[in-house]
Amino acid sequence: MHEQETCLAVRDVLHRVGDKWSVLVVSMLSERPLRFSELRRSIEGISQRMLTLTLRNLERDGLVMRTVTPTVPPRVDYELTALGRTLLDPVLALAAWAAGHRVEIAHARARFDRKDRDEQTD
Amino acid sequence: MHEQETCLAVRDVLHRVGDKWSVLVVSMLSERPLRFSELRRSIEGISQRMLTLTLRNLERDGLVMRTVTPTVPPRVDYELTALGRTLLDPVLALAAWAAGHRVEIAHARARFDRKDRDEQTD
DNA sequence: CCGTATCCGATCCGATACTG
DNA sequence: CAGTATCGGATCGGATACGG
Repeated sequence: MHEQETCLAVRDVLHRVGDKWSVLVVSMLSERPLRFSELRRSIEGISQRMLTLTLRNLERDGLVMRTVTPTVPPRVDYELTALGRTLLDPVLALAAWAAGHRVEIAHARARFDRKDRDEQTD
Repeated sequence: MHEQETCLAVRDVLHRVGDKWSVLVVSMLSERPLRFSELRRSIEGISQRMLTLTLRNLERDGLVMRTVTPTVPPRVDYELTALGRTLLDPVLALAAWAAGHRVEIAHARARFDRKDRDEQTD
């Protein structure tokens, strides 16, 4: 597991998964293909720029397929590839872990920050 | 799954998991508790600063426990908490996915970049 | 409708130097 | 040995404006 090449590949994927919007986009596309504007509307707070960049990166990694219909106005659909769908399982497992432990984590943070402040006031 | 609070908690955890060293540190601690200097030596390329920050964040989230033995020179041990150990399963699943698909991803990237370049040269 | 370009602040992370 | 402080480059991501 800790050989150079594999380790870098793992870090790479974790880094993509850790960025602000990727997982949210993938999870939106997990139900059905969506147009650019549908994604934009369904993801609260994402900017046009970041949606474009996120989709481009996912497409580059082979996780998302982009289909242009050259009508006027243009129409662009995005959907998960087979590879993209295989990512769903492990990512959702991690998301479930996060959801299941968020209260515990919040408490740990509160404890830590409180102790931190108390040590300042010595 | 997409209610505000849960969604932010998930993003938060993914962001931690996506940072450069956290998962590596957790995976090192999964075998046995380690001293600061042991971690430093066993993780190729990490700086003292980043090891400290990474451990501090993991401790704050309740994933790692820090134990100081006030000898001279001081000795500080780190180990996974019960919560930290529960994180291992989903993270290793994701790492396994990354390891298992790294070739496929590399090919997707090569294809994408090639196509990209070709379209520039029109 | 979809995408690109530019600017700009925020954050990440490495290098280095210094303390108990 | 373990940790902190400071600096500077690289990258991230939001706002805005513009183009096909």
